[in-house]
Amino acid sequence: MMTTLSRIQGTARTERELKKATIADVARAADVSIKTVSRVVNREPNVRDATRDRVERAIDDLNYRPNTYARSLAGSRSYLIGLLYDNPSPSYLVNVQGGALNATRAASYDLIIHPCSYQSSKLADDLTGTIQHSRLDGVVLTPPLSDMKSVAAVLDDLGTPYVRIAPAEPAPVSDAVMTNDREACAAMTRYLASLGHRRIGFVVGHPDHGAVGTRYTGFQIGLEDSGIDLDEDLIEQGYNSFESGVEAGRALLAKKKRPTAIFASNDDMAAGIMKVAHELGISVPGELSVAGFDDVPLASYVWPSLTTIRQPIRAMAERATEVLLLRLAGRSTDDLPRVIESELIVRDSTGPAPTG
Amino acid sequence: MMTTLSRIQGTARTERELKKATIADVARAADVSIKTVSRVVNREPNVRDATRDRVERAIDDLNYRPNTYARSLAGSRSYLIGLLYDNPSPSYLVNVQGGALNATRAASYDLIIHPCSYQSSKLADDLTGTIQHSRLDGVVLTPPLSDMKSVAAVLDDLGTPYVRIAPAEPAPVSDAVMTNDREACAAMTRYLASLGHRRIGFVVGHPDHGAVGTRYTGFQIGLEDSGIDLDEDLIEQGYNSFESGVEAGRALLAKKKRPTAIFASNDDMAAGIMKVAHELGISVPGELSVAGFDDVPLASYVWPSLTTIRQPIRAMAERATEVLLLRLAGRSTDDLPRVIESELIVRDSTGPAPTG
DNA sequence: CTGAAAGCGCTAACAC
DNA sequence: GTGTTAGCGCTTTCAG
Repeated sequence: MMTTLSRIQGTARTERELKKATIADVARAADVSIKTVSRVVNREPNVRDATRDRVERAIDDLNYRPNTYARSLAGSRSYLIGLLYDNPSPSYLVNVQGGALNATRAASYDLIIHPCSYQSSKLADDLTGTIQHSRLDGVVLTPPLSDMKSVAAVLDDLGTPYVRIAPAEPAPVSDAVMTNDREACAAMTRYLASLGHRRIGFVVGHPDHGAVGTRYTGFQIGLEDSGIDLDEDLIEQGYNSFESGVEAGRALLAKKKRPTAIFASNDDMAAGIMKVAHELGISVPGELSVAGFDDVPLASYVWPSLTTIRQPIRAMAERATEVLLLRLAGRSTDDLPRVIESELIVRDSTGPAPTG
Repeated sequence: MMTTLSRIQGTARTERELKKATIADVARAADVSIKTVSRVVNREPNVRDATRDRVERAIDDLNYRPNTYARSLAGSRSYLIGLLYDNPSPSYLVNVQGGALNATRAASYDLIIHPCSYQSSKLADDLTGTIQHSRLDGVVLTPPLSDMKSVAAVLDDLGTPYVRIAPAEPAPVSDAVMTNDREACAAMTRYLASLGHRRIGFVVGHPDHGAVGTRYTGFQIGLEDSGIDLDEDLIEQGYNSFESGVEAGRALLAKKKRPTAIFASNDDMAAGIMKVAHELGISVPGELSVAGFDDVPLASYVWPSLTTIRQPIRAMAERATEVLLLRLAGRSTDDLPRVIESELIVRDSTGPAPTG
């Protein structure tokens, strides 16, 4: 029945639109000049209310939609925002895209997604090419791109406005939206300590992902808050991947005096550690507590489900894109907070430290 | 040093391009008319080789890039392909996007991603609006959209060419790219039977995802091939989500005579079943073998790692987009195969049927 | 094989 | 407040 309905609607619409309405058609129908229509469409001031109403009615009647290409050609804008990323985590990506799309849709902008390789020697050319080809009005940068000076340099040279998501440190020149990783990690660490854990292992994230350094710092603060000395022997370098979590887990769990809890800088690595624990017959959380960061879907799917920190990626991406759009429109962005808080999620992978 | 390099390049380029080269600049430099430049750019015939060379050199020298908007305005095309989806699986999405992007990039097209709600009553208007707003030249449909007659109707009315990924059945009118789900599922079923399993449970996928029906059919064929009667008591309806897998798992594992193996129509549901097994203290694969479909990253991350079927989503999406692009260019697509095969991946979640 | 001219639909100055 | 007039950079006729 839906089929029938939409077919009928579709047909009716097609007849009216076969020749799509242009600004001239609207002007004629409303008995004004095209410039006035343009003013109404672009929400410019200096149009009498009565006139505006008349134009809007004509727009509705004719189902008029401004032609983006004519607009881009005549004006300076393309109504296109680029989302640049090199992030292998599907759920991260989907959330970033979702947030960015929320913002672009609201502003009638389109989003161009551009995966790229941050280690490529041709990155600069790649970005330049994309931005020029698609005439992007602005771009949103995600980690690790948001930490790269070379990327910022390209954008600055091109004069392309950009906003960064979760850079290691707030930029002096450009805008950035972040979360409170440090505090959240300190809180997680204190939570583990409150369960009686003293030997807490930590898996550092990928060194190229700046915000990750912040997480390690947060861990250190949490230890200090809990009166625990940092034991460097319990720190492993990871690379954000599940596999690197497996490796870190093997190293940590092979220690003569192994940790009773391990906090990994992201969920994928935490999942790797849990898998090693299972293989070694170490019960979680009975003998080992495990915690992650991000709250990706995987965190709920593994057994036992993972205690983690929910990072508001989607909201951060939406906010970042809003800020960019507002800046493009020449409007103030001062009342939009740049920090969106992460949240501790306690599930089943953490428990009291084993006694003895 | 990368920073320095790109800054230098960027600066050098900026000076040349501050005023971007237009087709007229190229024409002047090559001492031909703009029409000839246009012919070269668009690979039209009827240009003398010498002339073509001269124009191409001028294009290089000036680093000329056709302005997409002028092109779209003057011509009929937008050089934009839409990717329509309503699929909650991040890894599915990322693969589809990656495949589509491979194809669009190669053809200098841009990709517009458009998540939408297939159950929305305003879906038709949503799609119409998007296609008209962005002037999409064509769209790629993923499940469950690829199975919806109402969606096809909208596109037909709009005259927008489209290609479908993994529809339940090959369309009569439109193109589609598929995999051999049925055969792959039959093979998986035979594999389980070959391990000695006789009581094999099956979790059917979401009824709105047509290809899923095919998977159930494949399971039935596999049973028949192995001389096992279908036991409807061991069939549960799932909805593709992890949670629905948990429910199906609870139902199946609560049976007085529970199955010794369960084959789920996708990995997320299989992971749900494994989690239930863990909670119930049922060892996998010792007492229960579990198999999935898709080979999402999760399949490797759970413990024990999941036996599954690798679906070539990325390749399918790339192929589908290629077909669409070729059709837009008016070229033949006959030599591009429409079926890309799935592959059985045996991991640790399946083993010999328990004896007795 | 190549070129000249006429728009595509809109925005941006300026008029009035 | 509102209208006029040029283009934006390209593709498309249609001539040669």
